[in-house]
Amino acid sequence: MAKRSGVLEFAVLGLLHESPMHGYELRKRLNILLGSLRVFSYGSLYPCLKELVARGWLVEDRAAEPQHGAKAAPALGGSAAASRRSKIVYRLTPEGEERFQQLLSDAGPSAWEDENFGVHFAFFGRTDAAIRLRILEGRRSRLEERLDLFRQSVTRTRERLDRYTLEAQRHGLESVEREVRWLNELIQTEHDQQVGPPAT
Amino acid sequence: MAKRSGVLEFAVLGLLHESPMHGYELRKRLNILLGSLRVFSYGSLYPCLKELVARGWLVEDRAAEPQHGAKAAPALGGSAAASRRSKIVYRLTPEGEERFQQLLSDAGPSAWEDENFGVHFAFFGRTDAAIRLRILEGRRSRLEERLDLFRQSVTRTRERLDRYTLEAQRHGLESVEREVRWLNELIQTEHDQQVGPPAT
DNA sequence: GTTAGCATGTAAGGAGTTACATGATTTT
DNA sequence: AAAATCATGTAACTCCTTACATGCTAAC
Repeated sequence: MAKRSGVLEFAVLGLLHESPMHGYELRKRLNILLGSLRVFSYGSLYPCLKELVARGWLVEDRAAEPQHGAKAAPALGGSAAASRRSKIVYRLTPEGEERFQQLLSDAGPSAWEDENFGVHFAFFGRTDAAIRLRILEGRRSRLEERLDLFRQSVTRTRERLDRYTLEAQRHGLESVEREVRWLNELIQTEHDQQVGPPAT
Repeated sequence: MAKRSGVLEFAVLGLLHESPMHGYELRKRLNILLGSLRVFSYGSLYPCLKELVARGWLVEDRAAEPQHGAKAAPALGGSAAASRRSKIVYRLTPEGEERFQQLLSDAGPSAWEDENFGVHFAFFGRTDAAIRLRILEGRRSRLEERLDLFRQSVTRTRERLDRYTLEAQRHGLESVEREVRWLNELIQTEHDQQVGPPAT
């Protein structure tokens, strides 16, 4: 039964919201979408798909037609080369669509945690502007809290800690600072767009 | 039973290798050591400690003495303020020490995977120079592979992909490139030290 | 005398991975 | 006809989290 909430579910709904797909292809697109943030194996994808079907958010199209002589359209691997064999194509139901919209509109704390921020961001193109802003700002505060904690612990523990531990901390700190600057730029851009993009 | 291998075990052994400690303090030091890479809860720490004891790598010192009027040495929270109450102090056995050395000398692929690299690096101060170099170089190749895959998928999928997906990919790519540069510096430093630190 | 922080634990479960098992189709 | 790659799946297991339960002690 396993809840299967979280990243994988969201990402699957989002990709199928673009267009129906079968599992194998879905996995590849998933790993492009989340670019190295996360790599999912089939062992988690297929059970997840089954459960999303069980919940009524997806339906399976078992295209059982081109089984014997289906060399008709090799179609050079482009975007619409989908009809090759009896594979299971999944697509969103209206309930699935609704669920995806609901996930998109979630601007609660979980949306800016490490595990989830990436997926939410990946679907910002389909996210309401106000929600986008809240998530970006939430993420920024989250990182700033982390910076504070970090600096506290540095001033408290200094002295000991060898070269490498210090180096790791320095690099970690800079990574977080860098992400904060990135978020600042994104937030600025969002504001600029709210005021109005180059009219006239 | 649960194997409890991996990061937590390694980090616990390493910290207790420095000095004996009880669980609560261990967790704090753990979260400083791994600085935001990872936060462990008590729900994983205590069971882990128990299992390390069961394997003979740790022993518990149940200091059952200062129970009633032990206000003797408040000792201003410094490094040696350890004797407050009947808490369980864990320390490494010779077998635990051996196990830690074994983990330190592991320069196999798992040492440079995302999950493990951080801990290995944190203990570089007690790691053999040759091992350090192999791990750093392994990590760098790992990241370079990732960059290649990434660039391939970019040239293959271009066109579609909205602003935000592209932005996420760009930021991700830059993060990885930045880590590669960091590794290059570290590797350079290691080489310089092998040749000989500022003698005279 | 009550909150806040120190300190230790357990049960249930979530979110995945690994390794395995299978078979169709395309490429060489 | 062999090898590669596409495609789908399952069982067992890992490693960790959440929520709960408990009690001590220091500070206000």
